[in-house]
Amino acid sequence: MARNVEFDEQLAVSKAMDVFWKKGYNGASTRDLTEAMGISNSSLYNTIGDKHQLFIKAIKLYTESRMNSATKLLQPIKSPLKAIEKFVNASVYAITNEPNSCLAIKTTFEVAISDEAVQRIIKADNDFTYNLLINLISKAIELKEIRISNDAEMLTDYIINQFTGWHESFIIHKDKLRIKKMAEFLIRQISQ
Amino acid sequence: MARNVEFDEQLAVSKAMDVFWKKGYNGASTRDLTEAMGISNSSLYNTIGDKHQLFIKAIKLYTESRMNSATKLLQPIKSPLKAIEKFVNASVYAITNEPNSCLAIKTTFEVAISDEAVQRIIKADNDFTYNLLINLISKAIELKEIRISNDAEMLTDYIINQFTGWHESFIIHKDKLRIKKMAEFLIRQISQ
DNA sequence: TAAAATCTGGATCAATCGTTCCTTAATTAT
DNA sequence: ATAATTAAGGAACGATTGATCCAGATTTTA
Repeated sequence: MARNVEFDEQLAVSKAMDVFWKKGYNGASTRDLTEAMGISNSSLYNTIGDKHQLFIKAIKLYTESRMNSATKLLQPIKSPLKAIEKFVNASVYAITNEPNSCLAIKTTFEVAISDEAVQRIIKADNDFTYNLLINLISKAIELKEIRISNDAEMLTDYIINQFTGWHESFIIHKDKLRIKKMAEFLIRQISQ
Repeated sequence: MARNVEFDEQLAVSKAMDVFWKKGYNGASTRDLTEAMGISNSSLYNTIGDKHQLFIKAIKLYTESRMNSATKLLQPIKSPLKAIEKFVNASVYAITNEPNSCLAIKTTFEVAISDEAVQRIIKADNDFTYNLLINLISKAIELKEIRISNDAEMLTDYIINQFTGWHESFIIHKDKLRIKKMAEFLIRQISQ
């Protein structure tokens, strides 16, 4: 009984995600966004909503696709410790090859501090990684692959929160080797 | 032969710093800034310059006062390892008590990626802390207070880059204990 | 094929943005 | 005291912001 939406919403949100990733939330204008998405203002407001709702969809897309990648990456690995190593090394690769750093981290520091809805999405992403990792670490402790500490919760926090600083270091120094050395040291520590 | 500047520039920049700290660079308008600074547009543009120049002065003030604090804090401590511990614990205190997180980190992720002048200031701040810490770590290695690694450069990077993730964790979870546990673990590791 | 529904492009909105300008106030050298 | 100079206050600038609206295009149902 009516006309259909012409554009692919998933694709359009993904284009918007790229703009937010590069320019930040406040740095991206609705004109930047609709131009990259290849749609008009009315299509944006009819189908997706306002700038904030678009941002929510963009960071959900970002975090959800990261969760899928992480799950797929670690699925086939038998040894929990090897899986943790793989996760750390995949993070190093992302940190040292992504030209615009990490959208989730940028969003945490620019938006999440003063925006509860955004903070919930960031927290959900963080909790997912936390659960993924604590599962591996608990098993590794059981199997005595990890002996450095029995406190799986602390160890999970400790490992997860390395990556943000490595991102910062790479932004400032653009030196892959520095990141790789820190990662090697971390792995050596938890493997000892 | 002329009228003098009435306002205290240092104080005004410090008020602007608070606004940038809370709202970010793009989130702070010149009206927000001049209102907080208690001056008019013309005073801002005559004496300090445009928004970007004000931001430069604000983050310089932030980083320079942090450098002074750190130097004063660690000056009286004899043992290099104890000084490192003090630095870590002071960072934990700041992370868990500062309502608006860290202006330098927020600036790194919001602005420094795409703004060279800002990036240089952030890098200078980072280099200062790096030099402060590598000095302590090198001495601690010499004195065999630190035995976990002889690579002072890597160890300095490794320690410095913990704090950013701890900030992120505190924004997301607002849980002081989690930060304290990670800090205790880090200190235990480098002291072992 | 006509009518109902809704999507699209783009003009347009008021509000706000960073910045400039103009008038007036203050200060100092002569 | 007067002239010269610069600061301050705030109105105002054009540009851009996020958002709305409307005319026309497209689709579906009857």
